[in-house]
Amino acid sequence: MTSLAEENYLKEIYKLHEKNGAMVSTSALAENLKINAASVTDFIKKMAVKKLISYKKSKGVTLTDQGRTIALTIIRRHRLWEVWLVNNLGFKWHEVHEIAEQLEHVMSDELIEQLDKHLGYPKADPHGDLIPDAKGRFIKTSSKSLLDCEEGDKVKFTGVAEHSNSFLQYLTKSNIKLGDELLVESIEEFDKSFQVKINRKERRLLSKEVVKNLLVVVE
Amino acid sequence: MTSLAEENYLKEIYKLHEKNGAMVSTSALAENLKINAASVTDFIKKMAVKKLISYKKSKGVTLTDQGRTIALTIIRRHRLWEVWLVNNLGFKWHEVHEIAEQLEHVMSDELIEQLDKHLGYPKADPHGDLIPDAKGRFIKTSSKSLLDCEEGDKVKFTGVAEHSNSFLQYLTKSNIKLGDELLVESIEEFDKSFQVKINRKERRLLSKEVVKNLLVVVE
DNA sequence: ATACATATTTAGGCTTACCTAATTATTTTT
DNA sequence: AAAAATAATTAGGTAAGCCTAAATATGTAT
Repeated sequence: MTSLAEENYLKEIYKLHEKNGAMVSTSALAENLKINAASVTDFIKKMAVKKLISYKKSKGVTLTDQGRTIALTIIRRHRLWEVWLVNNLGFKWHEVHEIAEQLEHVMSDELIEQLDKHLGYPKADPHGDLIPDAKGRFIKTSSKSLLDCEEGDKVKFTGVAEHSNSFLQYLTKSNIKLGDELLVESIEEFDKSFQVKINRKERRLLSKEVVKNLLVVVE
Repeated sequence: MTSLAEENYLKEIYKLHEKNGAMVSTSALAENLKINAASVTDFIKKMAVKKLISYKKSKGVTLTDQGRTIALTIIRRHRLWEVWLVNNLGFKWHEVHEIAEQLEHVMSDELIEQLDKHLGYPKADPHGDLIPDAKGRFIKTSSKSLLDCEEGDKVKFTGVAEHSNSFLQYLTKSNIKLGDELLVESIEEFDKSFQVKINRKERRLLSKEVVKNLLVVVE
């Protein structure tokens, strides 16, 4: 049985590993979980005993197969709930994270499978993040940052690399939504800002900071 | 801020008060929450300090207005989730309690109001228990036990007074559902068993134990 | 290679929510 | 009303998860 705290650690270790690769440091975990580093050291030692992670003293941690499976289960639950909150309850994409953080810890495999079915087996959550299946497998996709595109590229906006409220609300305000077609009209060499045409209609200037966090697939 | 443990105590105190009236004893709470009586004494003292309950040493506890409001909020959440689980996810009425026990602690007023709206503002849960509104108010109804009916009475089955899996599954097996019309054809004086006609079709013999736990309204 | 800065761990504590065993109150039976 | 039974409380403890302060590693710059 994994506790709420363990679930949160596993999820965060998974995320940090995805982002930075290799071992996850005590301080990174502490910062992201908003828990004191000393407490983290303490806790990961116990998790290592339970074989949820493997821990190299002063080096960091990695997930064991068992730990990864649990982490993916939590991520699956979280993303399914987010889909439900947005599609069925009418929440906005920037409003669902905190609620899903709670719902993801509800323990019932049957519930999650029924929810998945009810939602029509969605492949991604409202931010474009992929939803692992019940066995923890992802479908593969080939999205990349819009920043890696060139002038003339025509792509589809499929996800965000930054989940902050302010970024999500900026996109909403700018009327940029998942699924939109983006045509890179020009790139300003000086500041890497992008001039894009959205859905063949509106033209918009996006800063490098914004462009970096838009994930796209080539059409 | 009320903790998960406090929410469970408040809910249980509310339920026991509904059932037995007056003060709720330490032992009743201990038994129903499956917590040692000594721990209960300890905990209710702290809850009394927080003004969630009023506590008379060795006598028992009652809810304060604040405590009752919170208890009703939890009960509201629980019952709304049960409606969702049955109506939208396809669970059976005997399968939803444990899941709702977890979902009821998810903290977001906005979530519950959206859920209520999504469900079409239901008045009762799948067992016929009334759902308090956001302010903790119930609509009034005049249901009574079928045991208090007489031969010739025609009533509607609107709720159960017993929520055990075995009772709920017995009713399912006997094809007796909320909303059914029950006609009391005869009552056996010796054992108070009832011969009833269901929806003007099937005739069935119900033991006193069953009859006692069927809640009905006179049509 | 040494000194400094940063990251990590160790040691000692705290709070919440539980427990058991012993004691004291209350209720029931005789 | 006293004895016996039951219920409630007190006292002392535990585990999970957190904390701060101090000690020790590790990494970086000179």
